[in-house]
Amino acid sequence: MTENNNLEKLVGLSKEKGLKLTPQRMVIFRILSECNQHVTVDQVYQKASAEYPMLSPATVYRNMEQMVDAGLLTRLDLGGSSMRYDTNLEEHHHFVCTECGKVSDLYLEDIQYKMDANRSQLGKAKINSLDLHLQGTCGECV
Amino acid sequence: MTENNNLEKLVGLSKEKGLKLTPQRMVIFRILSECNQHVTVDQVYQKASAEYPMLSPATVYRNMEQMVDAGLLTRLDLGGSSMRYDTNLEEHHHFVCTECGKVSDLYLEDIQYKMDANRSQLGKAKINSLDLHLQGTCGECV
DNA sequence: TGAGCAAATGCAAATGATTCTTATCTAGGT
DNA sequence: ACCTAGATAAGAATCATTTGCATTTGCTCA
Ligand SMILES: [Mn+2]
Ligand SMILES: [Mn+2]
Ligand SMILES: [Zn+2]
Ligand SMILES: [Zn+2]
Repeated sequence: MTENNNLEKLVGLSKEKGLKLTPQRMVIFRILSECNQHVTVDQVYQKASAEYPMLSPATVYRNMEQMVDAGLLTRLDLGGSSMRYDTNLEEHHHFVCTECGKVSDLYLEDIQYKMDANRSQLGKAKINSLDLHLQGTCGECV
Repeated sequence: MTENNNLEKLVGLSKEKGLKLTPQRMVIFRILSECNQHVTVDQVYQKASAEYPMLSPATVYRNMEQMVDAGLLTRLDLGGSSMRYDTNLEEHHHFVCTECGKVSDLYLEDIQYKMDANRSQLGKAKINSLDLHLQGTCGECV
């Protein structure tokens, strides 16, 4: 299944990056490959510590950051109180439901182009990242 | 001048909203009408406490939030460590320079329209706020 | 004008996410 | 089996923001 592939991919990539395969890292990897995308550190920590009680939150924080550095995850600032991490590495944007908190992916191919048209306002500034914060009520919460 | 107009407007509106004209509130109003937009609470607190030394940070936090509730300010989450507050109430977006931290306003009239075209992905979800998060290097930092 | 009351304030302690410190441990190579 | 760089647990530290509470103060109305 997809989960196993994801897990194997994570293990493989982490080996490449020189990350040691510690049991706590394995638990985190597995949780990530089973979880939905857009998790918070705390969500991962809760699940992981259930099966590995002596796990420290700092370890999860550290591991998630390392994975971002290694390119296995993307860090998302969706405006909430805590950061989220995305296993979907494709270029995309997000919609956050203010009722239930659900995060939906959005693929907006022409936003970049649209921006270019308005770039004049920025003079010689160079845009490095463009990301859209959409909030509202999702289909189930309407 | 513009500053005085802004100050008068703030005083007038706050009266309408039933906010008492305390000296600390007056200082905060004046600072806001003189400062550039996109200030942090701390920036306001620094300036304000210079002329009103017994001022408490909590008071500034509370006042800024009240002004947001009263529609005199907009709260901006620009991704930095602290919130920013905008005295510009027009619909607009922001570009943040990652070098110097400068925040520039951007007016993108057709983003909304462009979004509508892509709304299909969201099903019956209702978008309440759309805001664009742009980062890069500003004209002076290139 | 002044009493009364809700609103506002200052202070300090609480919060919550994240990071840092430090002593201890261990995975993986030799 | 042994060594060592890297990893961990535990908890202290940080930092922005919020909150509880005792006290003060604008403002309204008699
Ligand atoms: Mn995503
Ligand atoms: Mn602005
Ligand atoms: Zn929802
Ligand atoms: Zn700059």
